[in-house]
Amino acid sequence: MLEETNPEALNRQKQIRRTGLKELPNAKKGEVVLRFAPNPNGPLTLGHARGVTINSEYANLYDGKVVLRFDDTDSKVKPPIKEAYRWIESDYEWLTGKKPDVIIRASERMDIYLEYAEKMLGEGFGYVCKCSAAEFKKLRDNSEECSCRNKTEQENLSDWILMNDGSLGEGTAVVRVKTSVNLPNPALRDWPALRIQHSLHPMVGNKYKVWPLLDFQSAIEDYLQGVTHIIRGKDLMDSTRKQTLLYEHFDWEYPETLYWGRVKIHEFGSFSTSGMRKDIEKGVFNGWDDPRLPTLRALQRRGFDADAMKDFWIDLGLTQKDISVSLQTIEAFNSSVIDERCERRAFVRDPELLDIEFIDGNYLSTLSIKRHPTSHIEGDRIWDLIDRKIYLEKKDLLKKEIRLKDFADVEIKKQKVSVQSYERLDKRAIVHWLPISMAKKAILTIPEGDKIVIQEGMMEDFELIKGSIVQLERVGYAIIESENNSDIIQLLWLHG
RNA sequence: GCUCGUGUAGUGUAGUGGUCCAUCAUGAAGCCCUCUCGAGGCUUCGACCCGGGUUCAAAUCCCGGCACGAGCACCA
Repeated sequence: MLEETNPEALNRQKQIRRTGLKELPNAKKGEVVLRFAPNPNGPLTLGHARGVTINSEYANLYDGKVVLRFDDTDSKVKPPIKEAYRWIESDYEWLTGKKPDVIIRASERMDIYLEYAEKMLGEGFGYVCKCSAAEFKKLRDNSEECSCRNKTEQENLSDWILMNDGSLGEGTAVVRVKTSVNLPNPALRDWPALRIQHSLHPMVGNKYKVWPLLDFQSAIEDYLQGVTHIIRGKDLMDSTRKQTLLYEHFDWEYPETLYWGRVKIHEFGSFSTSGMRKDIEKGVFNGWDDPRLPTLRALQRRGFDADAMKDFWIDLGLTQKDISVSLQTIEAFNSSVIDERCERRAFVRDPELLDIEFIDGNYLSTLSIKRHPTSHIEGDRIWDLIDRKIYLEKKDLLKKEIRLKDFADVEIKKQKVSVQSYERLDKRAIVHWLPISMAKKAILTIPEGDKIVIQEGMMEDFELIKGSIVQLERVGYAIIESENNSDIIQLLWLHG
């Protein structure tokens, strides 16, 4: 049957799994311009990481450019932080491994936006509206025009001057884009483009009295930068529609637009920069790099690898579904990247000191153990056994016969362990341990939700280099935070 | 309420009319290997929101439900 109707269906290839990002619609190699536009009111979070990764990856794929644009046109509700510009640039660079192709700040391009606003008023597709927000909402919800809508260009332009010279106070006037009050979607009806803000801006002070809103500023700037593809959250779908109406007025062509849905990480919930800022100010967290926080700098500090993060976001891809993923998934990506370059070290929590007794009174004075079990890293760790005292984890003492990893089968008797064989003779449990001469006190800090859990123990004192990630055998990965010859080793937990 | 969007295993994701009793990752369970509870290898578990329709054939197209999410700020 099938042979008659559709013969080629019979020898079609099995569909293969697409890897990497989907093709960008209407994209020509070498001509793609993308943008990533954060508000500089804090450093980048895991949520931003998606935008950074997807945009820069598409730029790579199409030999395109990424514009990093600081959307800092609100100094009141989400005031910019002066340092955040720098933070974001460095977070971006950490994650992508390179600088953005273009960096601009909306606040330094204000003259341009105001010029376009004036043009809009002069050409009659915008107007200065003096209704209160509440009044306008009421009119808009009933598809009614407000009386400001039919002012002449001259009247609008003179009101515009009053807005700009500071004669009109905050909240008394707003510039609207004329669309139509009959649009089915109320959000699009004569939407506000610029409003008055007299508050001080951290970068340009009180130079401007009128500031554009996101939809206006972003629309103008995307045009000016020649942005060909906008990739944004789907919560901004109405922005696309508003901006498209503005582009029609200016007779410009709107970029291709793609959307992603909302991402939550089980362990963190959603990412609110302003929320974190408050908590840091209140002292709930110690700073933007507090290991409990989902900021990129906190993740970087803990030892997450930028390439692993990138792999993770590309694997999630670009879908409009709202998703909630587990940190475990990111950790799995991270482990696969870092494992082969992490040396092993012993860390004995809840340590118990015991005497060790060798066979026939003979004893070994040193022991060589691989830095990495599959020799991704050459060389050995040398352990000194001369003192004949070792640390074991209390819970491992419950078993009576265990094997000290990389050393010997032993029997546990009260405060003593005695070697039965250096060869491995049976399948007894293998535990990690530490000779006293190699042990240094260590504190492992584990972020757990909103809390910090501290575990004390004895750490293998062998080439502990600040900033390096080690795998604590039978425990998990951690980063060394203390200086190289500290008396107490500070470890920060990464993951299992 | 209005407007918009999304529904594939526990969690993500591939797949846009046939070879799909549906891909891959992660997860869980188990096994092998390894002197780590790590790495590697293998096995198993587990999904097309529901109901109609179109068609020889539907995860895929159409209609209707339902569920979830977002926008309806002089925030971004």
